Amino acid sequence: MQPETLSFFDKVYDVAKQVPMGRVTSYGAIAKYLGAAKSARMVGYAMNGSHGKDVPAHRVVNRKGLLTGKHHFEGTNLMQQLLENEGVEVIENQVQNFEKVFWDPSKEL
DNA sequence: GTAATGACGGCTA
DNA sequence: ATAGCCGCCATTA
Repeated sequence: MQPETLSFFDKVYDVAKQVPMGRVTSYGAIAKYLGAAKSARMVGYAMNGSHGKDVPAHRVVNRKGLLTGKHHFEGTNLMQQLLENEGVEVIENQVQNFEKVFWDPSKEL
């Protein structure tokens, strides 16, 4: 795996790692922070490579606060389990108080 | 080399 | 306000 895309991926990982516990961010927020607001897909794709890294992908959800990527985790409710473990209330793959736990890198960072 | 997909988001009808 | 379509960048088939 050559670090060709590491530039883009690295940024995603960097932001994802900086996400505080009990907070969640959206792909679009990270993408926008990276300067690729229209490339939110890449952010999610980058998370694919985050598997096995120190990147809390479970803290990254879509703009609706829905755990769209929970299907990519090991278990069925592992992502939800992790979020609840951090204090994030999640019901039916839906983050409750999403705007409260929402962490915007462009503002907070 | 071309086509389709993907952990999304924004725009248009 | 709601629904549907298109676009982005990279990877894979």
